[in-house]
Amino acid sequence: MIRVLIADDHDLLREGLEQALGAVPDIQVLGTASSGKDLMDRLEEVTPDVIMVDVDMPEMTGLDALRQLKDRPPAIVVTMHESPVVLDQAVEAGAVGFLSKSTPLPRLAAAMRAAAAGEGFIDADYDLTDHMEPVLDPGAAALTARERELLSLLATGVSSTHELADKLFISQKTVKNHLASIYDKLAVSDRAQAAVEAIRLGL
Amino acid sequence: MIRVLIADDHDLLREGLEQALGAVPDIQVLGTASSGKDLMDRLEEVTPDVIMVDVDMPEMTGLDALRQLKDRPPAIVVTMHESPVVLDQAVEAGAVGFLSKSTPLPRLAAAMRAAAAGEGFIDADYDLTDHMEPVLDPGAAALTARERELLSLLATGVSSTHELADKLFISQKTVKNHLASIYDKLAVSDRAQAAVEAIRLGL
DNA sequence: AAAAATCTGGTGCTTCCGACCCATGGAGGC
DNA sequence: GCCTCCATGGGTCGGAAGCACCAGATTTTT
Repeated sequence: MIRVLIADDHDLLREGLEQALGAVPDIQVLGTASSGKDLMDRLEEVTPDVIMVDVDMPEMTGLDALRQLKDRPPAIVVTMHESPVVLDQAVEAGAVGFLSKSTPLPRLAAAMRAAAAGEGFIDADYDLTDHMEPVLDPGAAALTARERELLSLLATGVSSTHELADKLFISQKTVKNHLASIYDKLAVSDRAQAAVEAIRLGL
Repeated sequence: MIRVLIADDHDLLREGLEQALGAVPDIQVLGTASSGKDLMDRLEEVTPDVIMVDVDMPEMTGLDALRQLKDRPPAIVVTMHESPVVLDQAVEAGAVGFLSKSTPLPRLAAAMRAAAAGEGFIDADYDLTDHMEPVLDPGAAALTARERELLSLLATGVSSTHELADKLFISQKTVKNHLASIYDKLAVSDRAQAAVEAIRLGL
């Protein structure tokens, strides 16, 4: 019997999955969490064999929670952002599995069994090649920490050089330099496109 | 017994919901669809009492499917975009119910019962007031057809005045005029912010 | 220890964008 | 008929953004 914990901010998905996974013979849902913080709290109370974590959650991202958690059960990251960039970030955050939300449920169950057995499970079902060429360029998507920070701000609507510089405590020129290298890496040419990409990549 | 059809592109949500709703005594899941087109096809085969439709789906948007369907069962729109603009569009597309994906499952069941009984059901649980003031401004979010068209392009990464003008077959000056009025209505000041808003609003 | 990458900042230049002014023709409401 | 809104287009102008190239300090990697 594999004991799992589910972290997703959408009640409909969470409650639905709880029910559906509970119907699988060798899987038992120990509990659920609706945010990264919530997940961390729950892991103090229960110790599941596997945790399923959504990337996009309020309060704290699923990936952020994984990064902060030491000595936690193997984690399977589930997201609607089917992008190699998010996959990279998930792996970097210590995930052993990566699945799209469009993955059929049996596949999730299989991933959980694999994770519980100490194996990895990366979903290769969805097609990453059609709209991801620029990002797939070797090393291209490797945004630095500062670049990600800036891009995240951009994705939340902070668009002017001035504001960005203020929030990051750096000069406007440095903002422009970071932006230029972001444009280069994401294969875009202005802030609007960069913001669209950033959101699409789930930042 | 209320017979429902579920349209959502995420297998995990769809299969989970199917299972969970099937466990509700007075609800029976007749079938599922994974896109707007799929939904239209399924409605040729079965005639549920209520349909649950996700907004964001590949191939064809849930709202587009609703607009094209004549003589269909009452529809409950479910989305992760908790915004009055999306709500407006859902109502305009003929939805009788509107729910966030963060809504608890019993509430979805209640909405389905209400819809089957010929009543409406608008979710008022989530907080629209904290980050939506500008858009809530009376009439402010009332983008015109052309403005929406332009904004959609912007949200897909078409950012330069030149490209926008080409794709819409209008002069660059008209593009700028439309943009200016979009900025006004969305309370933003440049394309990057407009793009972020557009995506957040689910365009 | 050496090399590479990152973060920080600079100059100069050109292009683009956003703000504000306006006008015309058509569709729809009163 | 009149008035408002919408879509289309024009012009100007200051400031912002993007581009190219450069460079020192620190960190990370090799």
